[in-house]
Amino acid sequence: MNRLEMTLLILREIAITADSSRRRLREVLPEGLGEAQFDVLSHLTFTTNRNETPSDLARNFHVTRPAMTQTLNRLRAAGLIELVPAPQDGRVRYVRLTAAGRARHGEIVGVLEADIRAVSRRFSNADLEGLLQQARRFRLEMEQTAKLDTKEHSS
Amino acid sequence: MNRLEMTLLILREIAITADSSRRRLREVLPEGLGEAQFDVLSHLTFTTNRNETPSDLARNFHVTRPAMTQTLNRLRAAGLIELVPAPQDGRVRYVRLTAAGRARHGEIVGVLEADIRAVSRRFSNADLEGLLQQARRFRLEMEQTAKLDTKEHSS
DNA sequence: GCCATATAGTTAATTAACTTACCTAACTGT
DNA sequence: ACAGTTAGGTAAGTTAATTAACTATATGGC
Repeated sequence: MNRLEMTLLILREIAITADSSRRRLREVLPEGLGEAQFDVLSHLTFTTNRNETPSDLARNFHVTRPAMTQTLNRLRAAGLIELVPAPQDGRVRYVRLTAAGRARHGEIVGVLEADIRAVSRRFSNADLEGLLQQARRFRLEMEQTAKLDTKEHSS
Repeated sequence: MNRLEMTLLILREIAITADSSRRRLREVLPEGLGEAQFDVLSHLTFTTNRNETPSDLARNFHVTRPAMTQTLNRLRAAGLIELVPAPQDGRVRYVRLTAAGRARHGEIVGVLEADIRAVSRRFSNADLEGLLQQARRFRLEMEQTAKLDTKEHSS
């Protein structure tokens, strides 16, 4: 088996795993909270930057600004985030988690934690460290390649 | 960093990588051919079983049968697959790639191959083997856990 | 042989999460 | 001061899913 074939198989495993965890998330999400919204909630929970704008989030998630507008609208309608005006720049709004948003995220993560813990128990500390390191390296190389492609595309 | 945290980070890397490769696929797909359709095309290309039914495919991809009907309809409208009646059972149809379907898939994979090769070049043979093995193991443990959850759910 | 039930496939309506095209308001550099 | 850029949003359309309900065929027990 050559390197190309192995890389293809790695990508397949990654796709299946991502899909599987996505499916599990969907089972757990409460009525009215979509995946995209949960992703933003997670990001806001784990991010220390209090001054992220809708545009920042759109870039971060690789979606267009209207897509992020829609996601944020739903989160705001549910009372899980709020948009506060930026003092220096009249165009900009900062996205802030509300207490309800933080709580809601915590509930969902609480349910998922049991599953993740069950998986983690099957692996040694060293195996997890190795997999994390290699997976991260693989991801970075992918993104690097994608970046080159994008530049080619724009030329 | 404990095992739970590492597992979370691994899942994050996997999600980002899958998303990244998905995005690249979308760039490459020709007008009128969607992701779901490409996935089915790939499956049919790499599968030796000539007698797969729409239901089989729906199960395999973890989607409902109507979802698969829609995907197959589009592929059939594009002339990339055909549905042939099963001789023994008047209800079932077998899904078959057409020559055009095989060709179309080949073109797309041809474009993607350059990218995958670029990534694969950054890794040693041993690293790829290690990553593949660990990623597969991780996936299998995930699916096992998901299966247990499903059983709990149905009780 | 006949019926209850299950299975394969489909149709119709709805939804989430995107996209592109376009618009307005506000900032910025020369 | 005004041309161009940036932040944000609206409108309309697409893809890939879902659930509910329907038709047609097969099958197992009596």
